[in-house]
Amino acid sequence: MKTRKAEAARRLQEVEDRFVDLWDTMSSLWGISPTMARIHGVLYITGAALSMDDIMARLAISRGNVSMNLSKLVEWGLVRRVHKRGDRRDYYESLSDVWEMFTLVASQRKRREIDPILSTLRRCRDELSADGLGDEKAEPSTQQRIRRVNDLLEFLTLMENLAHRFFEGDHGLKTAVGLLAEKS
Amino acid sequence: MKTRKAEAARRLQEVEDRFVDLWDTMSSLWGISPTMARIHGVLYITGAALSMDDIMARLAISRGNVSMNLSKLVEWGLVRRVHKRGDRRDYYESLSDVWEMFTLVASQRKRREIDPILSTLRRCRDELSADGLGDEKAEPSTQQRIRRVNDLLEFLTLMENLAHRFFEGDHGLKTAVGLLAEKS
DNA sequence: TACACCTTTCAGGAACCTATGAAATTCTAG
DNA sequence: CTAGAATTTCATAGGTTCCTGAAAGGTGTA
Repeated sequence: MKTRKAEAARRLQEVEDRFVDLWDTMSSLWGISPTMARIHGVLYITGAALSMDDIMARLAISRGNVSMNLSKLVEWGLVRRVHKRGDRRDYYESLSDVWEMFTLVASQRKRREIDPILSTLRRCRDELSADGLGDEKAEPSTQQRIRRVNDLLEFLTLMENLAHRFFEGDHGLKTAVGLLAEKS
Repeated sequence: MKTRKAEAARRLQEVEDRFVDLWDTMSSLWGISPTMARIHGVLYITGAALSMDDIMARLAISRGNVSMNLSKLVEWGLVRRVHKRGDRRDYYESLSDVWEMFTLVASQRKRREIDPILSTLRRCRDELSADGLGDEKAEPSTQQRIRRVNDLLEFLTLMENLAHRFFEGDHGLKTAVGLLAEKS
């Protein structure tokens, strides 16, 4: 009986390890660092509040590393600090709702990475237009550049609208996307 | 007159430079390397077929670097090799349709990065379920893990359906997304 | 206040990724 | 077939990011 339980635990751990590796793999997709992802992976899959030492042991990484990455995770809002009565250590637990995690990460990346891109792109367009129009009906090559920048802007603006529904419209997206996906 | 033209050209180049930098910035978002993105940026914004030497000069990067990254761009399908009569050099030009570029990159990333993730995730689920059911009605902790893996799978599957409409449904996505965005 | 226990910070080093430039290869014209 | 031009490959250098472990910083208890 004991051996069967031990065996089960071992296999559970194996699956967990694979899951954490998966999280690691996904990290580049989500734009967070691999170790940060691994830590979050452990917290998500176990569904428990773990201490720094738990995580250090589980992933075999240093204290400093865990500390840094945990604080980043808390900053992102993916992980919460929790306390246990009579224990001075901090414990950490992950959000459980996948949609919430997704929108959190995506909206922050949008703000940090996409919004600045859009504004420089708009500046490009404006300067090109100004130059182009000022200069004897614009050289054909300038016209072409203006067209290309506009195409790109049009595309990104569309994407932005879509993103807006995702991140701002309190889960209106969830249904919208669900409908869209099911209709196929 | 000459100076005005020269002045205009200078300014055009400035805007182009900013555009190329922008492409560079976006590269992490699209999952391609920065230099690859810069090269593609030049090709896209100029809209012309350029030789390797043109690109080397424009971006001040080495021949080998240009060669490697151009061949990757051709592999991705973002850039086409073209020939000019009476010129032994190869010339390269970018796709012009933003949607086409987007779907090209996205569908390839999906195939390379997301599909493998989905299949390992499914393996995780199956193994967890097998273990969980085998073991006297499953420990609560195992049940929780199964639930979490399933939540994630559900989410990703939804996303996959959505992606399917994007990449396989010959531009059906374009209208779908357009509608979705405008409706807001 | 001093101690014990955690957590955070940070300099140094390891690992990883990318660019260079010269050598090797391929290609074309004569 | 050869010469010369164009391209590709690849070992090495250079740069960047990431991790570690030790020291410093907080916080609650005696």
